[in-house]
Amino acid sequence: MRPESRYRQIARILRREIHEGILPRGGRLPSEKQMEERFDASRNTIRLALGMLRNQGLIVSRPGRGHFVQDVVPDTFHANRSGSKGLNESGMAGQNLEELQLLSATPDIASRLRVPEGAMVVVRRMYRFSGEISSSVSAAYYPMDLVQDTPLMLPQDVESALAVLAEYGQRQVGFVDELQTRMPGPQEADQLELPPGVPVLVVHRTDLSEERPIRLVHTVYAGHSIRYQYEHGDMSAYHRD
Amino acid sequence: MRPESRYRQIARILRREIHEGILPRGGRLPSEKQMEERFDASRNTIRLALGMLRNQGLIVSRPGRGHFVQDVVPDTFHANRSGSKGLNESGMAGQNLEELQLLSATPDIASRLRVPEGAMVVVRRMYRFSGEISSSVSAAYYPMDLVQDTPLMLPQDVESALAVLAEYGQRQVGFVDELQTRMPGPQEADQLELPPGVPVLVVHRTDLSEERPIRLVHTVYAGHSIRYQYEHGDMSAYHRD
DNA sequence: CCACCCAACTTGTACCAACAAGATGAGAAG
DNA sequence: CTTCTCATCTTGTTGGTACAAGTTGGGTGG
Repeated sequence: MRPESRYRQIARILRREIHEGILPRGGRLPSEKQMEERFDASRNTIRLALGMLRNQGLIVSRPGRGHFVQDVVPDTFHANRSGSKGLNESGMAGQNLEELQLLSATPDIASRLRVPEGAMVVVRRMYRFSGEISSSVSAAYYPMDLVQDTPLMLPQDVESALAVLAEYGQRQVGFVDELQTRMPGPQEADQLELPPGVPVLVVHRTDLSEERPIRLVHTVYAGHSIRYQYEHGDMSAYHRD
Repeated sequence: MRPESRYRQIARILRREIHEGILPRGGRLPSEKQMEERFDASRNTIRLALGMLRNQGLIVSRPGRGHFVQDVVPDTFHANRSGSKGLNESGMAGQNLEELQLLSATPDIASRLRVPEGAMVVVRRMYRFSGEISSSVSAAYYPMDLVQDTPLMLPQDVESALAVLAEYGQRQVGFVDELQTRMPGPQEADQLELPPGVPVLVVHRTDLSEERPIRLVHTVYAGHSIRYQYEHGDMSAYHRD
């Protein structure tokens, strides 16, 4: 049995102090130099410990300022209330169309939309924000033949894309969600302004009419600011107070 | 505009080689000494780059062996097929009862089960594995008054807990799932044998009868080995081939 | 032929030094 | 009083060294 390494000990101690509230959320940790003395370890070792906590999403580090206890409370996303909207609370929420694009379906997109590989699809990229921070980026893929001659071909926001599709004869009657989690790539970390140690929640939603898939939405959420909620069956006992 | 730091450059180069398949999945990276020469950087800098990739879940490191490209393909969990089972494929899957315990409800558990804070609840902890690796750990919480005098009070596996509850008058008619992602704590990383850089998917499922919540299941999945799938509404267009 | 040991490789931990760069507040200058 | 500068504190980056510990394969000795 080998002893726990020094930096892991230090990380464990700090982790405990965070969980117990000795170091309050949003509060600043002692500087690295102060910790050198407190733990009688070199700065490198201290930084190894802090790096662990950072990669566990417990602290964020700001150059020149210090290390701070992470302090983000997640919003709840209600997956099966009202097809398009969802984020609640926290004023200043909204979403914007970022870009409209045409491309030919990759194997993954094609299989989900049930169109031939290489078929043309319309992509509408958007980002959603709540308050200051953007909380998700998403892309919606439509089979070209469905959206031809609809407002969805125009580079402007639409009230409800599903309502538009319904007007043109394809009403959404169900969906399949596929959820996955992983660490963000550098590009995603940048877009979502994610500090190290925060994973992303990836959601693939396939919207369906009675006949066929009509839309694929690929959304990447910042993991520390989202709770995804699903309801199934008879919920009366839950919402009763 | 400040230049990209050396170790980030190196990480970016290696990341690209991994994504392009130049470094195949499961394959071994050059040793740190070799990379020192290739990138003309100190071992410290190389290790910073490798640490980044490790914390992004792209590589795993084995002392004495080397650094390897991560190679795990996720299973799909079908959330609303058959109440209890779910994991498919990959032979040797199963689950075992780990521990049975009585405790008084914490505020969080109490509010989800709609019981008074401090009320007694029965906890059944279990782990699920597929093949060699354990893929999730979970704990099911039952209000004490529901499971008294049922097999769920006994420390042995039961075929279907929901079937037992139905026998005793509380049939499940719906559920609420709440999904969340975060980095694992050290204890979770240990139980699930998670390498650094792999987040967990946390699912709180509240099962409901027509009258009240009858069970709360808290499950922690290894993020790199799980896809959570959810279906809603009319799915015929999706399963039609 | 087999078992053991050890040299040589690997990554992990820990230390030191130095400089860069972001942030802040005190104090000088207007 | 207001504004600017700068000393000083902070974290970030990069270099170095040394030793510990896990792994492997070859060679030695039985």
